Order: sequence, then C-alpha cells, then structure tokens
Amino acid sequence: MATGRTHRPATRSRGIPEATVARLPLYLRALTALSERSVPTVSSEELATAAGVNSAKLRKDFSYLGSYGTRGVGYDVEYLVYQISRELGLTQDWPVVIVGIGNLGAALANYGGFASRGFRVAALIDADPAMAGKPVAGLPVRHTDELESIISDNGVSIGVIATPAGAAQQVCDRLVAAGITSILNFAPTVLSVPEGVDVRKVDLSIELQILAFHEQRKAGEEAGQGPAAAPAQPRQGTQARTAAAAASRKGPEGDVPAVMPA
Amino acid sequence: MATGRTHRPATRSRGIPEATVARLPLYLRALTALSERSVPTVSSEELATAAGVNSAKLRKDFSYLGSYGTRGVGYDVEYLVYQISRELGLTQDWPVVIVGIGNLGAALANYGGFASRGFRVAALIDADPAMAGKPVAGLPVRHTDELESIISDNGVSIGVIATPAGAAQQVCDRLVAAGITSILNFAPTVLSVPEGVDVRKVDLSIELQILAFHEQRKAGEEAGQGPAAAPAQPRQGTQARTAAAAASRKGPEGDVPAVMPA
DNA sequence: CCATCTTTGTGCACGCGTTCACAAAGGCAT
DNA sequence: ATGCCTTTGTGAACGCGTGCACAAAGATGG
Repeated sequence: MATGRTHRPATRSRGIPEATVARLPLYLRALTALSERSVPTVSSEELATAAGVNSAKLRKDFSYLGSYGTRGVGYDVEYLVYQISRELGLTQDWPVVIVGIGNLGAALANYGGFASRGFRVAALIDADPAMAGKPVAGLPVRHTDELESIISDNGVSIGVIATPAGAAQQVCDRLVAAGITSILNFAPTVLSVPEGVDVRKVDLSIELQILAFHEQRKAGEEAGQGPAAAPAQPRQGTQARTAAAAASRKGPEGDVPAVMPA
Repeated sequence: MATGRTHRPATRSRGIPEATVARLPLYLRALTALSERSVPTVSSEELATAAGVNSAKLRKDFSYLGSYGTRGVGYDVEYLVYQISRELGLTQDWPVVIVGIGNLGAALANYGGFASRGFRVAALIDADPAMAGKPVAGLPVRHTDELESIISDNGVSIGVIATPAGAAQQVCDRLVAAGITSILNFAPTVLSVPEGVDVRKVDLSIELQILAFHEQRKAGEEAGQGPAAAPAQPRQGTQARTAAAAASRKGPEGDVPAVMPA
C-alpha cells in the first residue's frame, strides 16, 4: 500500500466507511473480470476470495450500499458492477491532468487502467520547455504556463503530481488555485492544502521500507530468538541513552554517524 | 493511499503496531530533511507538523521504540534518524529485483528514492527477449530465464512486480520459489502467496477511484442536498431488482465455476 | 403448499488505533 | 538549591473496523 488520505480524519461519507470505499475498487475489479467471462451471479464467498478479502467483510461492505444480493443465490454480477461504479462516481467522465512528465509521469500517462475506469487524461504538463510539444502516450506535453487555462477550459478537478519533491508544493498550490479539488501525489513530500481539497499519497520508497521492516524481522527470528540483532540496544536508561546520542556524533564509543546523508 | 498489507491480519511485530511501522518512514524523511539543515533537536510538535501527523500520535509511536526524547527539549535529530533507520532495517543493504521493465518498471529503476534508503537495484528483469541487454537506468535488462539464478546469486529477498496483470501471478510464483519473501506488487491483481511471504500492493487506478468517490460527493453536496445525482436509483424493491438482474443475463440459472481459473 | 437447503444481511463483541489530558522529568534562571 | 517552564511519555476513554455466528429470506424440489 501507499499511504493514505491526508485530512478528513475518517469522515464517514454518506454513511459509507472509508475502509469500505477503499475496497470498492477491489470488488469492482473482480466483478469486471467475472463479467467479462459472462458469469451471471456470484456468492459473497467466491467474490471475497477473488478480491482477497473475508466474505463477512464483503457482505458488510455491500450492506452499506443497499440490499443488492439474493439470499440463497448470491449477487448479480452486472447489477453489482453498475451499482459500485455509480457509487464510486465512475459512470461519469473524469478529466485528469498529470503534472511532471518524467519517467513516472510518462508511465502514468501510458497506464491503461485509467481510461478503462472513466478517467481521461486531459493533459500532460511539464515545466521543462524542451518537453513542450513532445508527444507522450499520444498527447503533446504542455508547458506549465498553460496549467491554469488547461484546467479551467477542461473543467478538470483531479490532478496528479509526479514532479520532484522540490516542485510539488508549488505545483500543488497552483493546481488548487486553478480549481483542482482532488490530488494524487507521487512526490515524496507532505503537501499542505486548504480545507476541502483531498490529497492521497503514493510513496514508492515508503512501501519498500515497510517491507524491509518485516523482512528484517523474519531474518532475525530465523537466526536468533529475539527480533533481528536486537537485544544490543533494547531500551537504555536515560544516561546511557544520552551517551549513545553523543557517541553517534563522534565520541569514543564511536558508533557510526548513523545513516545516509541524503 | 495505495492499498495495504495482504496477509498477516495485524501481527504486532515485536510490539510495534503496524500503523506505527507505516509512519516511521514518514518521520524518517522529515528527520532527514532536518538533519540536512543541521537542526540539532526537534520537538514532537514541530516534527509532527513536518510529517503531517498529530503530535500525540507521534509521541506514542516513538514510545514504542523506546524513550528517545528529552523532556523540556525534544528529540535529538541524528540519534532519532539512527534509531528509526535501525528499526526499519535500513542500516543494511537490501538488494531488490524489478520484474517487468515497461514504463513503470523503468520509472522505478530510475527512482532515486531507493538507493538513498538502503535499497539497491540488483537487477532488472523482463520477459521480452528484445529488451535483454538494453540498458535501463544504467543496468542491462536481463531475461526472465535468469530470474532464479539472479536471485540466489545476489541473495535477493525483495522483489518488485511491475508486469501486466496477466503475468503477475506467474512471476510471483517464480520469485517465491526462488526465495523471495517480500513482494511489492504494482500489477492490478490479487496475488496468492504461501504463508511467510509479505505482499504489499500499490494500485494506481484504485487511488484515483477513491478520489473520484469523494469528488463526486463534493459535487453532489454543492449542487443539491443529497449525495450526488443519487435518488435516481436509491434502493429498489426486490422484484424490480430481480427484474434488472434477470434482464442482464439470459439463462434461468446458468452457472459457471466463477472465480478465476488460476 | 410445505420442507429443506443455501446464502444473505446484521447484531454483537472484541481489538486496534487515535486522541485527550496530565503527571513526571528535565532544563534553566535566579 | 529552589522554583518555574517546557516537553515528553503514557494511562484511559473512545470510536472505527473486523469477524463471528445466526436469524431471516428466498430458491428449489417434492
């Protein structure tokens, strides 16, 4: 997972819990696959397996949307696809702008999963004048100067930020000023936005770090007993702690300046 | 957020809650920035703001690691960077393989955030023979045939899957068989893995769908009263529902195995 | 029409995560 | 030393999310 929603503590939107909303796309994907194979109905058990969740959870999730199942039979695939799509707002067309057409931006522009779900890439925007006009994924890259006009002309409300971290907040501010109210942020920075603007963050290196944590734990368990090479520094008393802190800078008990400069 | 951990319900690893582990990289990033500016100490309040979280949460998170602060003063930046890095396992080198060198795979290979956090791209692997040998991000792309040998020769335990959905499970199986125990999956599929293997999933289109949901809600509130253009199909009576369901298919009871063959 | 069987929808309990609020701890000035 | 001021660390309460387990609902066959 990448990380989550930024503000909006857990605003249960219209009674549908956030956790459920986050799973709806999962169900939708599984259902779409079934639909393509012309499967007419599916039980909560089967669908749950396909979506990788627990069947009780799935049933409870669906219960927030309404009573769309038939007891003794299951759920009608086509009907459920429609209901979930409508609930997620995918029955309408969402124009999207992608800002920052580096490797990642280009990958996003080429990503097929967008178009098939009601998202349309309205424009690709980059600050580099050399990029302007160059076609990426069939669209000419536009210069940042045009950002505001592109957004208002196309009625765009969703923006994707794929710039370097340094430029992200500035781009974000311009997007918001231009009327964007939902942002998907790939830059490794915390964006600050005014009330009413939703930000979701996807951070590639964070995901890897979380994996590393568990990986280290597995390796540690396997080898010794305790976690990792752990008991070395379990929880020091105050003075020892302070000493270690000092040591990490230079001291006699020299223990490495710690970690990367970057 | 992209979506989260797959199995392991909430295994509180060594007493550190999952939710806390997921935030540690966030703190680490903020601390690293402070470190670069040679800020010696930071209060929980300041750091929390920089990381985009609540200060009480941050203090509680740190309390799981130990008592690393000084009352009345705050936290020593360098020392904390070291402690968090160690906890996350970033003081060691993690070789990583990326499978599937399309747009996304290439973007990942070029992503600087990995190298600076202890992750080293050991190899780029693709099934297309035409890609073999072609340099991407300074590394020659290797063919899938070499997958097993690359992993064992380099002692790789973390794999990144950036293939199309159709190939993901197959690649996953080979990675696991070759000894990989942590997988970061970018393919839009539910991977099934044996016990002991961690999978984290990043799904670009799911993030957008969640944004669309909130966006729709905002638009709906603004315009009318109720949610979106909703009342159109609010919750039909049973017979109407069944009729719609029947219309969408054909046979009386045509069944089909349901769920995927794989 | 009745009995039986399947599967949904949900009441309930439990546990994790978040937040509040405050006592304890340390620094610093006098 | 002593007292004040700042900031941590955490006990406790609360709320959300999850999973169990079962009653209700509908289909199906006789």
